[in-house]
Amino acid sequence: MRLLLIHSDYIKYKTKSKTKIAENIEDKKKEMQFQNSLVVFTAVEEKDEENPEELVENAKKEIIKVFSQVGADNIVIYPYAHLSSSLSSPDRAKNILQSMKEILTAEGFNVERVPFGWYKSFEISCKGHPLSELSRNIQVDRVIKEKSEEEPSKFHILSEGKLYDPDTFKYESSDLKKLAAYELGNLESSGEEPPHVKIMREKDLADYEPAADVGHLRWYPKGRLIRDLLADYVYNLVTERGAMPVETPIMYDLDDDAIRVHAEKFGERQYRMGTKNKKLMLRYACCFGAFNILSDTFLTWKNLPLAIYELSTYSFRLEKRGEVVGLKRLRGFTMPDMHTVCADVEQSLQEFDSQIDMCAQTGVDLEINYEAIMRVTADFLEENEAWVLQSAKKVGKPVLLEILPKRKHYWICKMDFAAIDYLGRPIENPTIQIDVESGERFDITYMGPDEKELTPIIIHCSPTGSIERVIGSLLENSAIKSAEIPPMFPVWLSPTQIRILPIAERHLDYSLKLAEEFKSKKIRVDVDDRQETVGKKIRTAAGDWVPYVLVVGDKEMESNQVMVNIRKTQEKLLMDKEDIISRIQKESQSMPFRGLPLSLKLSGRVQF
RNA sequence: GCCUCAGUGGCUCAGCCGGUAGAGCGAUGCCUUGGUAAGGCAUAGGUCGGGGGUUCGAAUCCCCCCUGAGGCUCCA
Repeated sequence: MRLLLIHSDYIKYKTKSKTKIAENIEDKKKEMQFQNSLVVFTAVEEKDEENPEELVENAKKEIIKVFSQVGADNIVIYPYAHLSSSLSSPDRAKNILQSMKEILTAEGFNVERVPFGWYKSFEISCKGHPLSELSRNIQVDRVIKEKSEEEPSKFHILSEGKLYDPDTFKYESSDLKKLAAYELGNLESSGEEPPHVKIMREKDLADYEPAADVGHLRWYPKGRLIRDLLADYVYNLVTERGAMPVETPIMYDLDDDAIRVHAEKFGERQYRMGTKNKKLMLRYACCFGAFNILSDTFLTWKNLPLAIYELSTYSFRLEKRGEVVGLKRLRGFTMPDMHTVCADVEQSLQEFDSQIDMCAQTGVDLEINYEAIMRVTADFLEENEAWVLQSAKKVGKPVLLEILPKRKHYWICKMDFAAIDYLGRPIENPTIQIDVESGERFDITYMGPDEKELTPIIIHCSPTGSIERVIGSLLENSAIKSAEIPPMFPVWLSPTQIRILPIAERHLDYSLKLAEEFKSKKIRVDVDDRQETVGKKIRTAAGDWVPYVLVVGDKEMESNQVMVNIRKTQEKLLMDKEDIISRIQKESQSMPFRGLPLSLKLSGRVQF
């Protein structure tokens, strides 16, 4: 907020005509005059909207300070937009100016507020003494959360329906032990860079985009392919369970009350933007669009549970700069987000159970080990203890249980699944949350069996977590396992599934024919037609993590068999073409397929 | 955002108590037509992250900024 304070002998003003944003005023306010007044020309700025109460309080103190120094009789608050180039919305400005008047009046001052939104003529006589002209920039000090006042959560390990102390529990899974150590703040850090950052660049998957903001990536064809396959995978997974795909905008109007309240809970981490007349935020999840669809849809109890799904390409979070790293924490990311409307808590618990199964399945399909944390409020646990114990069992191994003494957020129960990275730190992937606030806030209702309007419970679920984190986890996994087995993607995600290496130029035509055959069987295949030695080509294929490498020479051209290097097992086998096709088909069974978005011949490729 | 460290050809790095840049990989060309993790020779490619300063002279010393990494803090 910008203030220009003038100690005046008199000020008089006269309203001329209304602007679009003019407030309605009584006739006597159309023309007024004040003697010996401190005139406070005021511009309310955009950033002032974040914490208006404290702002008004700070402005009050400053005005009183000047007022008492100059010895005026009146305070005149005069809206004056020209003091700032980034103004708040007119509505909010009016409210803030009115609050200033009220709070100063309550302190016993004579305060007048000049009408807002009118073209006015005014005449002022400045006293001209040293303190008669002052400007002030009123700011709100960042509110520091009194963390110590909050009662801390309690952590347990929940195994076979019994609670154990995480410090003394005998862990079978070292990953769970690491997760517990991290959550309890006992993890000592090694100070290294997570290996996936280097790998994502080396493998031409993705890189930082220097011309964007920090934490926004460019994706190269291989990375894009993996993203698309993962997107297809989640799409199939949720639509098979009955979720309906939708797509919603990436930006929302902050003048919408529900949006603003929901957004304010997220605090500093939003991207804000605007047009001439609107202040907008970029979405940090699909909630806004999903809730507005659900709010505008007529639902009855027979429809429930009902799920809509969106892949948010992109969601935006203004994460702190020092925290943005690789694929693990980004400012622009892709999140599969499903919202399920449930009639009541009971139905939400049934649905939650089935979503646990779905999330656990993604760990199997993606070949990532997840460890689970169940987080509940104390009240929720008390009312649903049997359910909590039974649901935790569905994970199939011990889980970490956090009990929050009070509900802090919109959820009463959530389950997070985390992969553990090379450095032993969790990457939070799938999540399920029971939301008891948003139904009401976004005016989502359904008609109950007795024709009464009811407010549902909503479950948020991301079956895999962000696509970028999934890829990050896969790369971390490969780094962890690389001591024992050669690093690679699951076959269905491998950009190249089969690479054919012709030994000499005379084997090229046959190799290309072979490639066409594989291609027609929905296998991603390429041919290393470069003028290099077999040794060199083998090395390149290994660097590209190709799961099956076929060497084609004179012998192969005379038979139906090919010499296959199998990356996973390090075997070198003579196989029939049909066998290798069925082997890959079996490994990729029921997983999505997309063709190779790169030239078939390696000689035609570019390096990114 | 704060603290610490770093930024040199497309990539990985050397040079850094000042004397105006060097290697390997990759790329390109030629030779080699090869049977399982780098065949040989040659060539091109850098205003040393950006700006300012000190100096006869700065990749090298000083200041500011940008970018990256780690830590702190945070993750509804």
